[in-house]
Amino acid sequence: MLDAKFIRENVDLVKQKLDARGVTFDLEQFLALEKQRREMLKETEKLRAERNQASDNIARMKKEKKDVPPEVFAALKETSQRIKVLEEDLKSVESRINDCLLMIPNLPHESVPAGHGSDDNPETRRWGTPPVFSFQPKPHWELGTQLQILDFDRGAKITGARFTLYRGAGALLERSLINFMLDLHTNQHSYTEILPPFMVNRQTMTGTGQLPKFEEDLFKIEGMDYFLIPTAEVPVTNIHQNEILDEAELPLCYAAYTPCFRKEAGSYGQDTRGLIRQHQFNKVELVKFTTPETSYDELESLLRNAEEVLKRLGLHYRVVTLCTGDLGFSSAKTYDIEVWLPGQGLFREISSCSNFEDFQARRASIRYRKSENKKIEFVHTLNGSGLAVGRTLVAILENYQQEDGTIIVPEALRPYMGGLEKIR
RNA sequence: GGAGAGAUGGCCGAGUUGGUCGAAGGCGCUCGCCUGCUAAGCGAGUGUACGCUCAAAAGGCGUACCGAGGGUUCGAAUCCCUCUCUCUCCGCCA
Repeated sequence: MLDAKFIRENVDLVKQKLDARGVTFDLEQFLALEKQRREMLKETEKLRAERNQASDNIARMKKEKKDVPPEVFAALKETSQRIKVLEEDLKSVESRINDCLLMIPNLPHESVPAGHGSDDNPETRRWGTPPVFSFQPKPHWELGTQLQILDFDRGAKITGARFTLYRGAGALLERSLINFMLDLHTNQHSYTEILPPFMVNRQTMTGTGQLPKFEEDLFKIEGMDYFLIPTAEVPVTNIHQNEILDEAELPLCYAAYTPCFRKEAGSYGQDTRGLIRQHQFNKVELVKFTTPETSYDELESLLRNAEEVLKRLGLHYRVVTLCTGDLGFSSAKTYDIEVWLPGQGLFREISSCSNFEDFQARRASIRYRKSENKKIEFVHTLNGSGLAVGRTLVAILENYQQEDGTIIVPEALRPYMGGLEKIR
């Protein structure tokens, strides 16, 4: 959420930045409401001050055992009625303003390249080389089905479309990847491991920006105001909602494995084959809380931490910087890591690393006290996948496939798989 | 699910015949003094948000906030109702 005062004082800048996103937003209406709010607030506060003063007078008179004339009470009663009416009107204006603020996306950082969509995302770097095959590489759904480690039909039978059953070495590989990623980030990159609840309440979903705008993407629990998390970002970022942290403890770095649940509404017909777009998938997420001064450096290191997973697995990838038109709702800057999938002959997103600046912190009220002058400010929040586990498994199957349909297990994973060298 | 207790500032904790209560006291923190250093000790200070004022900062003024929402009242941390959460006991359960 943006600061109402900031919008008020930087209307042109905000307009221009939203424009770069390709978002049209009626700022005039917002500004009119803001103006109205301040006028009503002034009026209400003036009346309340009057009433408070008169009440103090009554208290004083009673203390001195003087009689209070009844007309004083009558007049005050009327003032109180007026205050009540004004308060109600004010509340309704405030809630309309808040509704507005919750629907305005974050402003892109100045370093974000201009563009309209994913075709305009510049490539930032590339690592490794694509594997060379002496045969036609297969997509992972064929490999997984032949090896009987992925069962799409039974997943669909048990639940429905976009659910998959992992079996044998497939289940083990998924579990090994989770452990490998968590170990890397906690031991080598000093993140603290978190295992959060997989369901959260409405306030938490609002804190990170999924609500109110994207409710149709979420699975809602029947009969309760709880939702299944679409990413660990949600519970982990909200760990510190309504808290004031000390600058000395920043940056706080957390790594969390969770399953993620997404309705994928509006993606009908896309990626219907294989593991790419599931309603339930596993992800290891990295989350940071930093000072505003360091957040962009921390974004770079978070991105490097995520890349390290792919390097150790020997998977070819590239990093792209999302342009203004492709940026997510809450993000000020985002890098995507895309892994090479030879079976499909394309790069596919496997991680998304973002700096939200104070956008989420303001929504969730996550602040810190500066060491220097004890002033309280919003923290910056960041997160990135480190990595999407299902898609990593896809990349391993497709990149490490052999002509006979078997899969070489990357060396880094073998200790996690009981020394298994090949899935056959 | 049944019965009871509770929720106050960064933390702990006082505060029910409703009235100068933003709230005692302590811890922590900041500054100063003292001390060879540290600790201890002494003194002073120390909430947040919003609005107005101010060129800006500082400051000043005002309003709100004692789990959340509503009610009673001229006036609510204090009385009433609803909800949420925490704790204790009982039941059920991996």
